[in-house]
Formats: sequence, C-alpha cells, structure tokens
Amino acid sequence: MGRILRRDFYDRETEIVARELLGAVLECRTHDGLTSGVIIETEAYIGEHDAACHAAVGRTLRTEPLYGPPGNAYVYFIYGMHWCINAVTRAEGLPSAVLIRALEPLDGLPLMRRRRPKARSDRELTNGPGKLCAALGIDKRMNGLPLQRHPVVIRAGSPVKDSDVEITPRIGITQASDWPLRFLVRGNSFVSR
DNA sequence: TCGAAGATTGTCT
DNA sequence: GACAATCTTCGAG
Repeated sequence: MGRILRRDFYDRETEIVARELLGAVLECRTHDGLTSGVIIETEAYIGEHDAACHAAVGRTLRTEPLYGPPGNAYVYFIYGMHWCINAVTRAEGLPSAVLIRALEPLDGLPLMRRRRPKARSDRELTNGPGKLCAALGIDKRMNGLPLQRHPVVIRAGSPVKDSDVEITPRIGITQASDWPLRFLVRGNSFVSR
C-alpha cells in the first residue's frame, strides 16, 4: 500500500499536480467499507482567470474550499444529482484544483457495484466524475476535508511514464474549453466519454 | 423571492 | 446523438 501524499505534493503548479496524480490511488472509507481506485484521468482548473474554474465567480460560500490550504478536498453538487471531487492545489489565496474524472477500480468492487446498480459493467463503475463519487460513497460530508486522513485519502501509486500520458482539452464545459488541461493514461479503458 | 445555468448521467431514437 | 432529470448556488429585483 502506497504512502499518503502530503500537503506539499499539492502545493505546486496545478498542471504538475494533475499530471502526477495519474497512477495515484484514491481511497474512501465509510461505515459501509473501503473502496479505492487508481486515478487515470484528471483536469486542472486554475484560478479566477480561468473562466471554467468555479473560482472565476470569486470567493463565495460554494468556492470557499478552493481558497483554503492545498491538499484539501473540494466536493460539489452538480446538475441536481451528481457529486464531483477535486483536490485543492497551490498556495492559499490562489484558488485552483484538480478534478478527478475517472478511476480504475481497485478495492471494494462488490460495494461499488451495490452503490452503482445502473452500471452494466465494471468499466461503468468509475469512468466519470459523478460515477466515481457514487461508487466510493463521496458526497458533501467530504467537502473541505484534508486528503491526508480518512474518510478520503490519496496514496502514491505506480508512476505513469510521460509517454503514457495524453493531454487534451477539458471536456463537459462551455468556458475556455480549448485549453489543454485534461490529463489521462493513454490506452486505459476506464477513461470517461 | 425568483430565475437561470451547470466541471453529468442515463435513456431513448 | 439528442435530451430530460433534478436541485444547489448566486446574482438580480
């Protein structure tokens, strides 16, 4: 089992963190049990000048975690039914984060299948930001919590080679949608879309 | 107090 | 591929 990534891991350029989070393990422990998966797709959202970043509207109740210390979780509710989890990056005052878009399931598959009855294959368990939160049991309770202790932690995994990293524009957004800030593991079948 | 939009998903054609 | 579901958040009135 890999060691938990410390706060200074997140206190760097957001693109670097998004890149290096590939291959790391997201783990969630609730009263139902433990679930985890390897991070294979991320997106960087960088500061108030990034129109697609939630912080573009400034500091509000919702975006408050983005202004907190790096290494915390930012969990938000979208489209009236889905949760998405981000890892807050950079130093305090620079609101940026990395959205975790897809996982390759590792531990707790039976529990994930129970939480995602709509999934018709294990691939559909965690191949999207809303799906992986449902599979791991992540919701508002985890918003603003540090990622260095349970319920939610991120551990070091097997590093992904540069030649295996693919960079594309972010998807699912309408603002600044042409910036190449999406990072994914080439050839991994668990990526979203 | 009200209205509009949204970092998605699942279903139907 | 198109579109509905569903509700929180925020800014305007």
